[in-house]
Amino acid sequence: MRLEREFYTRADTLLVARELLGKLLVVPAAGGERVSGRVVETEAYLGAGDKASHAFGNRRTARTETMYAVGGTAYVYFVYGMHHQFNVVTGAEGSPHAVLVRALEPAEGLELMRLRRPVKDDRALTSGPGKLCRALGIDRSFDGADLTGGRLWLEDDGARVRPGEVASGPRVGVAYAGEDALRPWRFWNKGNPFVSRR
DNA sequence: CAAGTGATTAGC
DNA sequence: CTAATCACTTGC
Repeated sequence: MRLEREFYTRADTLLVARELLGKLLVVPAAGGERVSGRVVETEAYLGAGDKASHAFGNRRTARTETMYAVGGTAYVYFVYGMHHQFNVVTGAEGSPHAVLVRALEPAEGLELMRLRRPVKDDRALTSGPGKLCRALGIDRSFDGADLTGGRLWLEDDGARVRPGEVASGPRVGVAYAGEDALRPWRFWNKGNPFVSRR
């Protein structure tokens, strides 16, 4: 079942980041074929008060504008000249919180993923934020897309992640964020081989 | 370990 | 306008 607006608009972004683990991210291919992966790693970005967030201090620019949209909107941006990053906007409209999806366990459409990302080992297919965007075909044309609409979405297929299987720790690549760099706002499935390596 | 790549941003 | 930076990946 597709996640609905109410899942995303809750005020507790850390809770949404944890509950996103185990959900299926689905991006249908041009032919309609389902290409999907199960979320195994996320990071929460807590808006205006979070030094690591693009929206720190309520910064509003052309890029960050999407973060101010209502929960359940896709925030996709481009970094390092070659990689896209897929985020889920959370909370109410005007509150720039978001959750970065850092890694997936491939579920459907593996052949297409291997075509888009020729790697020796399937573990390298979606085990990183840039990798999974490439494998699922997510680019900036998805920025601002409605996750309760039709181009891409997250769904609950009944799989459950027990609290004991969830680990948390500092976020990756945010050393510039001072004391916020140490906050344990990264969540992952303990022992899952598709979690990005560090 | 460092290069690569180009959008984005802050600072003139 | 210019220069620095960047929520990364890959290959040496």
